[in-house]
Amino acid sequence: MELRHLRYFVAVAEELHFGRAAEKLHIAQPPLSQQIQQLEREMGVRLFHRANRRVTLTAAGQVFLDDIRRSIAGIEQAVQAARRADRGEVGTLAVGFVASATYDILPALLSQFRARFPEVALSLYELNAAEQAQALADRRIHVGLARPSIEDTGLAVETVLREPFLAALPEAHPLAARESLRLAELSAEPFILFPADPKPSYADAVRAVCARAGFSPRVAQEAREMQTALSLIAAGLGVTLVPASTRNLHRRGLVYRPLHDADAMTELTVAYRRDDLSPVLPRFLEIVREFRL
Amino acid sequence: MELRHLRYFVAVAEELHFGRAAEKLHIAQPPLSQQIQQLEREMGVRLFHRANRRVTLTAAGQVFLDDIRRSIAGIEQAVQAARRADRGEVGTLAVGFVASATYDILPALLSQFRARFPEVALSLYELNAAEQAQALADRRIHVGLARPSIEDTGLAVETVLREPFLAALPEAHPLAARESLRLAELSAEPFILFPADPKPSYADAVRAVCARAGFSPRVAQEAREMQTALSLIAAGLGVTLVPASTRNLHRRGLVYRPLHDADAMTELTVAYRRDDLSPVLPRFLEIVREFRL
DNA sequence: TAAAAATACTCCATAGGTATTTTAT
DNA sequence: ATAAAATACCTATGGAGTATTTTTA
Repeated sequence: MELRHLRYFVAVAEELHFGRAAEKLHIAQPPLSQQIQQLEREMGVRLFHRANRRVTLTAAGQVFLDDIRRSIAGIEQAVQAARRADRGEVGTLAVGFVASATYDILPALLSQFRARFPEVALSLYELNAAEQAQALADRRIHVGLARPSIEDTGLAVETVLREPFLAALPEAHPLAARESLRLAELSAEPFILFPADPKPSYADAVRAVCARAGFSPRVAQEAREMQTALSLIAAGLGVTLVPASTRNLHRRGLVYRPLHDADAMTELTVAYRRDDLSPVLPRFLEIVREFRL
Repeated sequence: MELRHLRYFVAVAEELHFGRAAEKLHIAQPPLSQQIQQLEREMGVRLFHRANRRVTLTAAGQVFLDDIRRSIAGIEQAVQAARRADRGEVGTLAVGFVASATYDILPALLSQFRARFPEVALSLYELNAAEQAQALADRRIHVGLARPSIEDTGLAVETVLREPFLAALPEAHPLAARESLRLAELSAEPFILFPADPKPSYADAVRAVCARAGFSPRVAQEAREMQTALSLIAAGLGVTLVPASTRNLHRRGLVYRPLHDADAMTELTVAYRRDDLSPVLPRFLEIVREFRL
């Protein structure tokens, strides 16, 4: 049995006339009769009454018609679904991101993606850079958004956003009175930093820019969460550097001040496996690149 | 696109190896590769990654596989359903019956049919013989169970059951004291009869057996419903003749007595259109004939 | 080097065409 | 007599076979 038989059956069932059905199918009438006979023989069931010079469906034919129409429609839909999946319009995408991406770019990025590809199911995981590298290797996530770029052959890394560092200061701090300041002016301040341990860490990036400004920050306190760090700073326990997009995170007793240092920049990067074949990935990267412009 | 393509696709998707899939399909590997390529070309979608010396499904292929498995199963089920319909095991059957069939044969017949063909939807209509004739002609019912046989070329009529008439008497009636009686003994009694009007009527059958016993029944009262008739008799207003199967219908103040008259018989018949092509009809008649034995 | 898919080509089975017959009104 | 499906027979497309090449681990 082939789809041909089923398509021909439906045509005859619709026309109830072999001649007209053949015409509609762009074939001659005899081969149509033959194919229907072949189908009936294979099924062991008469599908049409051919009596009284008129063709009618048998009870079995009626039942078969209903079912087969559905099946044929199902196949057509399956083809459409596969095409959509191929274009990356349906499917799943698992995204890892660091907390600092949460305050600005990530919500905008995801809402744009959702709007453009509503049939893609996004799975979101807050992971630090090291965890993202592992999750990418394990294929648990397709893309990772992290601040210190993940280094790995096999992974492609693109810059999403380059933004300046800001100094986060207690409102009561003397430097808070200034419009802007030089990073070196913070050299004597106690720093609230994040754990340096899971290897490519945000703390490393902060240390790097400080080093370029000629000092090594003195760590007064470590905080795992950005929220915690900001609370400590608002309480006057120290200062830190945050990406400019964190500016959206207002907190009483806390101010952000731009730095004169042109090279005090931080990069948010997107990483993905070079061998990732998910058709959704290029769609996501397209949108990421639009944000970079 | 033909079912062949889909079957081949499923085989390759299951084996993830063209050689083994071809073996399973009892064809050589090259034509299998060709058919899959042809399918991919027609769909405009890559279904398999053929890299790294191993075959894997693309995202689109994964989606397609799920859908197509369902569609193929749907076609197989459609064939099964058509075969069952052809054997009369699924479908619908509309049955007309007279009230007097209700007391004995009809429940047994229907429960037997239901047990044997649970997937046939039965539609039941209580209709008198004249209404059944019309309903058969209008194709509103497939079979009619009636007591006076319906006469009509185009209709086949078979006897379901030949049963004796019984006399239905008030308990207080002198003849009720007897074990049995001759029909002629009722010649002077007032009769409760049913309307003679819709032409082939039960009343006609009663008049006919009375005529053979040498008298014409005097009608004291007409009743449309058997139940009403029996109530009137129990109240002492008259007597009547009922089919033996009505014996199951007990009522205070009412007794049934057999008749000596060997020819005081009534027939329940089944009528159906000779040109009825419903595969369910023969299944129903089979069971009717089992009851006749 | 070996395993596996793709390509090249050959062949024949069969879908589809034309001509005709059968059937029923 | 006519309309419509079935049958008979022929043609040629394309599915499947064999042999070979390409590819990559």
